[in-house]
Amino acid sequence: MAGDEINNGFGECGYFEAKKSKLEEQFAAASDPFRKSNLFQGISIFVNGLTDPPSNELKQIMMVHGGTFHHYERSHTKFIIASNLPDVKVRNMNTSKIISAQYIVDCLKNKRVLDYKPYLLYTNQKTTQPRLVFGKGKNTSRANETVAVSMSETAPEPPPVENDLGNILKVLQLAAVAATSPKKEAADKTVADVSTLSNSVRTAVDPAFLGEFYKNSRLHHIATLGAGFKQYVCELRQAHGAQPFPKRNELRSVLTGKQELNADPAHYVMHIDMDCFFVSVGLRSHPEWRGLPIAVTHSKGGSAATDVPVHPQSDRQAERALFADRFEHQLHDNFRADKVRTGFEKKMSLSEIASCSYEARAKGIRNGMFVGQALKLCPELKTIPYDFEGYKEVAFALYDTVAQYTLNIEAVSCDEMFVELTDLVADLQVDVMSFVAHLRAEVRGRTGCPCSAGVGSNKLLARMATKKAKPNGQFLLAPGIDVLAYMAPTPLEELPGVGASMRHKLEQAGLRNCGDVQGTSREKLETLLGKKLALTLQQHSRGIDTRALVYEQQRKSVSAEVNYGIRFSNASECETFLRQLSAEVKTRLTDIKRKAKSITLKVMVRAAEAPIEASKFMGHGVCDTLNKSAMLQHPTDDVNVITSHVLKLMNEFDLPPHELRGIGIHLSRLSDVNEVKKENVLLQMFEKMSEKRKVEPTAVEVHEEPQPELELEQAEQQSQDDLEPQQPLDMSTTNTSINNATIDPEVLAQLPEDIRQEVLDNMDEHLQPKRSEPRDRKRRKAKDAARRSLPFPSAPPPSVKASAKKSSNGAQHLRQALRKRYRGGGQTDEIVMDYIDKVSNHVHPAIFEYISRPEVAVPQNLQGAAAAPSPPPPATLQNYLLGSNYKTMLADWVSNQRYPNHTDIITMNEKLAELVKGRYSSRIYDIMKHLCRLIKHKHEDICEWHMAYRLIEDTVQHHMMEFEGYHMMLAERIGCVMCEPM
DNA sequence: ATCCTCCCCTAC
DNA sequence: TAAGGTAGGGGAGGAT
Repeated sequence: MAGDEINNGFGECGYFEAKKSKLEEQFAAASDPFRKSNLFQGISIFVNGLTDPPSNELKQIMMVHGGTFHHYERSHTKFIIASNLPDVKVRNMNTSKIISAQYIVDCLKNKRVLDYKPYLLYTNQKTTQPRLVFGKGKNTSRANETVAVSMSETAPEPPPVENDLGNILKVLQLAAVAATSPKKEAADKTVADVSTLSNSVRTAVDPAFLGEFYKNSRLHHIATLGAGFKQYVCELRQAHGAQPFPKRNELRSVLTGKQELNADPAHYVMHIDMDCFFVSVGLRSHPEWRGLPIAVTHSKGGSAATDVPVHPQSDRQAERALFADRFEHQLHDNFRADKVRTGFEKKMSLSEIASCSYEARAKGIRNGMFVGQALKLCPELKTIPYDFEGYKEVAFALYDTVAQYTLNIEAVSCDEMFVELTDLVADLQVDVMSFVAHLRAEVRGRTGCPCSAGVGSNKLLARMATKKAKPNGQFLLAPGIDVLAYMAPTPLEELPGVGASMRHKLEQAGLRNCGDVQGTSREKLETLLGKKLALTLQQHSRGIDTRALVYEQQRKSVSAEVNYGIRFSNASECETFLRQLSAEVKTRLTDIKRKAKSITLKVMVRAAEAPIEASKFMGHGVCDTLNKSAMLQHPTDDVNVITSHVLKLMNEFDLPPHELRGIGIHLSRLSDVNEVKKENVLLQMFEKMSEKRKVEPTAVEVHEEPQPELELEQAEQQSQDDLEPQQPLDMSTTNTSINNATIDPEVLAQLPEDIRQEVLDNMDEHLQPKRSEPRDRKRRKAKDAARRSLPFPSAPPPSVKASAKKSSNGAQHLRQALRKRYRGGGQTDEIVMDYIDKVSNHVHPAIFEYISRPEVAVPQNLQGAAAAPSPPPPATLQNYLLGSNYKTMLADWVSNQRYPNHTDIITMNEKLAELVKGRYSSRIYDIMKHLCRLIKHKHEDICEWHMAYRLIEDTVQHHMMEFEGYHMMLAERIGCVMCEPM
């Protein structure tokens, strides 16, 4: 939908904002039929808890008026809308943007963005300046400081500041949670509410958990920043085109003196990497701490880290033994085995160190170590908090600095890249390392952070050189050296791609360093590692690396995973979270404008031997990991499709919800949104129906009536191939059939009773030519009622009749011709026949002519193998709108699309216009009535649909007026208080 | 042979 | 307390 922002972790950065020019935005707004204003442009909200108006209405307001609605709180979320929050929760939040929902309402009322300050829910702010707090020293307890609220919109929001009272409350809460351990299934609302409240944002049960988690997860930030910079390089390259780099000239004059004409045509690849990135960024504002052992971690260190609360159901000794065994004997990971052995003593902090200074490394501290263990190695270790905004800022500075000179950059991560220097050096006629020195100085100047760079003739050697260069240095692996000899003593684990597992395998075979591998036959390596890995290892051990730099990287998969804080007490909590996570991956998928064909659900389950509760607070403990995937027949980016598959996969695992410790959703086999040929879901659906009929031309599946609540169970009974909720309008894949087409039971279940009945009736009509009496009566009654409310008889008005009569000979002729064609092709098609019959009775000359063109009247795929490839005929839809099961199709369309597809609306308009011209007034009436009811009863109230309906209605009325000279009196109105025109 | 699918491994 | 994510490469083994 328009209004969604680019979300690659770069939401606030000026680059993308600037890139999306005003013009573009205006265009987007103008082309969006639902957009009413740009009132809330640039404003994003997250709704926490119950509000008035409720969350979904606020969402609609935001979307319709150009704002952004965040499904969870992100760092750049402008406002949090809430009514009131549990006190404890508030203490852990930055309250300077928590406002009442009335703000949105009032802005709308006044048609302008108002000052939000009067709407702040919490005015008694505590300090929100992290550096200030940080500067005061580590463990000083702070009472609630009342400081003027920082209204700076640009200032990044700091991590919340803890205070003693907050901690006490939290401990009390934890005890309360432990005391009320989930015994009975908490299906009823009160219990669920209680658990939500008492868990605060601790577990995934809390609606705000996902946001809170992602806000604080270092690994999430590392990953998304990395992906973001890969994208950034792409964008820079595309924006830059073939322009020159003016900065090079500047450099020319600075560096001319150092020019050393290099005769050899060496190939130069630079690898540049920030030194202990997170620490360096953290130290920008505290240069006086340079030289001290520093670690970046969530834990506050000191005594706070050696006396952490212990969950009554955890057992550190047992868990340590289990972990140690797994790491040592299964994964052969000495570092991690050692980490749990020495870092798991009771009461030591199990918070991990994201980054540590070289002074800390000198004491044996490593990234990834537990704080407790690190403190044992170095009691004076100073811990500093994360500064995710700072990392982004510095990373941009790094990339922008390099990008001044060349865009032949392969982004590796937010703080690391490969740069092709060959051309640059040739252009500048400077010594490579002089350029590197200059660049590093500039990076240091702009970021305040040191970096190291290595240069070699390929990526591998550049990386090796960087290792030599660190910290804060540079190194050239001279092109002339004996690479073989140089590599020989290098331990194998220093090669990229060699980790714990491979190191172990090679060690078992007596191979420890590159020299060992150099002298090993390829055959031996292949039996050990497989073909490709053997080749790479052998080449790498010889300093050979054939990988080219990749400047524009295409994403191949998208995922969202949470293995922290997963504690469900019942299936519905689990389902709620799965829905949230599905929405999250969907967002990530659409952000990169792609669709996925494969969905994988990954779960971590508590290992049978593991203690009930993990030692690490909200950690996953010792777990088994399971994967299950579903292959879709067509790429999708529909959240409902993703969700239903995810729920189904989870159901198939059949795991007790309270044993889950981690959940991940992976989408792969991506394709470009634009590559997915038919955006038009309606047309696509009709096409598929035809395909299906082609496959099973005569089979009529008879099914029992589906029960409404069968969502997963019924889906489960189907084979993978048959189930296809991602293509909701594809009736071929579902198990309730209408003729040869079928309807998704899920869709059916979602329908309101009366409409479902109608759909079923409609089906019966086809399944049993001799219809069951009661249903038929009911149906007729409805029809009669509709007729009575019509401003004119539902039979074609005289004029239509006249024209039909006039052309009746022609119609007869056409009907025969068409029948012949179908019979000739050896296929009978009930729906098409039905259509032919109907059409020939009512046909208007214009339509008549239209459908007389054979390639239009007869869908290609029904014409047999000889059919020429061409786009689906425009009349296909009309055929079906006139067909007898149009209701099913409308139902599928409305039920399965969260938001109406733009092109579908246009198609509807076009086809309805044709019906107007064909004077199918009664059918138009029925279509409009049915569509309106479907939209009104749509399981979730979505104003986009309301507006879509009005748009369609307006168009129909416009054509009615033009063609017939009057408006049609329609039976139903949307009547939505939110979006109804004044 | 070549592909696909389900993992495992690695890196940041 | 603590925030244990995410993407890509490739091997094993089976299907085509």
